[in-house]
Amino acid sequence: MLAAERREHLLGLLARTGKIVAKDVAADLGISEDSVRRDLRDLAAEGLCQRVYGGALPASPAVVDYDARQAVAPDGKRKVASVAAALVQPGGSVILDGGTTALAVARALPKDLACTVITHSPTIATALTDHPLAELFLLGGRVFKHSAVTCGAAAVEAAQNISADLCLLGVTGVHPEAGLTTGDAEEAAMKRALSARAADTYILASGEKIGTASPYRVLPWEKITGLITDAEAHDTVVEQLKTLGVEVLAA
Amino acid sequence: MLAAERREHLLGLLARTGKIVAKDVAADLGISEDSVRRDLRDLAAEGLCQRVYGGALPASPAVVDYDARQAVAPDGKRKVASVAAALVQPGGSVILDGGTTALAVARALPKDLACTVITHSPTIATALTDHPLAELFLLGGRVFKHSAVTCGAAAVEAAQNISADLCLLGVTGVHPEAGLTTGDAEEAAMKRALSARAADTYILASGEKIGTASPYRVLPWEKITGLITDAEAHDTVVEQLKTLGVEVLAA
DNA sequence: AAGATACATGCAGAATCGTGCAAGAACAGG
DNA sequence: CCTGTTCTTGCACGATTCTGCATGTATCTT
Repeated sequence: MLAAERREHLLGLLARTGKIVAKDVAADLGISEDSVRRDLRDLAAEGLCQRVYGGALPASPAVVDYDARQAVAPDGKRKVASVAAALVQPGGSVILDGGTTALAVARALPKDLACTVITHSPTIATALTDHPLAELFLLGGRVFKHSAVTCGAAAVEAAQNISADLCLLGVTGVHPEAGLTTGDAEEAAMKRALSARAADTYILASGEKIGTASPYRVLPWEKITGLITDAEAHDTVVEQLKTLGVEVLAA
Repeated sequence: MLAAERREHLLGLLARTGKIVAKDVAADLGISEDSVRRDLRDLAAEGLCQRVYGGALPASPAVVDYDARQAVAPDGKRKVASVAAALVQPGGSVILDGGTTALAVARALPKDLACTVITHSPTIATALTDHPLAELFLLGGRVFKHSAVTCGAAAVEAAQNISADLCLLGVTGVHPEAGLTTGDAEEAAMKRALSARAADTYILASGEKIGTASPYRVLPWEKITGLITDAEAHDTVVEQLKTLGVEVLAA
């Protein structure tokens, strides 16, 4: 029994039965109560459940399965996503790029936040379908399968007809000299088109992207408003970026 | 044991059992744990699984069980879908509507069929992302959440720029007098726009839709090429439709 | 108030991880 | 056919993480 698996099990149990009794679970799974308690403590710290004497209860009946899904994103991406989601103002509009980090942002949007989300990713559109308040606009075009977003002339043209307060872009490389880069020329062009339609552009860059570069440049540093990353604030690359005048939001 | 083969094995195991324990796999395959760990690290970097202490879990449990649920599409829908998928010619183009039956069609498209699929459903676009040969075009617009498709002026306009050999439409009601109907006016308009862009239009109608009607009319009988259904060939309603000149393909 | 139960914390042993390294296989070029 | 290069694989080692137990404390029950 993997530790992570155990946590999933606990969340599942919580969602299904609405409560967890530490003693019973320990007996069922054949592990010590200490482990169960430790897990519950961790989950409670992440806001995924409410710790009570003897076990745990759902954090808030409505948000459990939403948060449970969010728990599947790697920690770094989740942190970045949660900071990014906080940039979206009530009633505001956001252009959301494709990719796993952007998907995490979509999932991190509070259920009580009324906003407009514009995206070229069918995956993100699907994920936001069950958001109660978000207005959704999908940019059509030819679907690039390897990244599951629409690109190309039609998509860029579609982007010309919209505008937004904020644009959240994913990239595959963040490098002081190379700038913001990605692995496909079409995608890079699409990202530029999206960025151009928003007042502010922030880059979503989980730690592993920092200091790396890919073949195609998306944007130079001057064109973006800031960078959201979970990399150490004193990482050498991050320091370099700051001296370039890039606003770095730590996740 | 080839490296690629090993990776396949890991993914298969993950899909079947829902988890991977590095130690066990290493023992089973007679290779070092290091190799397994390396593979898992790579797979995780590609987003194909989630690395956890001791092994790995599916990338997104939520997606997995979503797919599992979809896989168990009711028998009727699957039959209808398979007949519909057979109408798509190699090298041809098809406009695919949204809805669960259309999704089943997408899944039923042979992996070795090269064709162009045009859709206004992000769900279907996502489902076809892993189809090796299908060219995919997504019609953008405002996303109607309750049915997860794009509708409205922008979507209709986007539809004007495409055309196809075949259009496969889902509806909620198939009635001899009321015609083909659905529950939303915007959706009905969108379906009309799609149908107008294809040489032939077939209706996907699993048995339970036959003989029922919804508020908004999509198309009159004259405008469609045929109806695909799993209802009994001698069903009274089906007989009536035939006398109206509707071509009925039995699934 | 007293006993029982659950809890947090510290600790030690065990399991797992990442990294560097070297041996071997696969491969390209001469 | 030989040689240098690259890639893969398994091993060693230090670092990290996990787990169960012991201990003292907090909370519940009667």
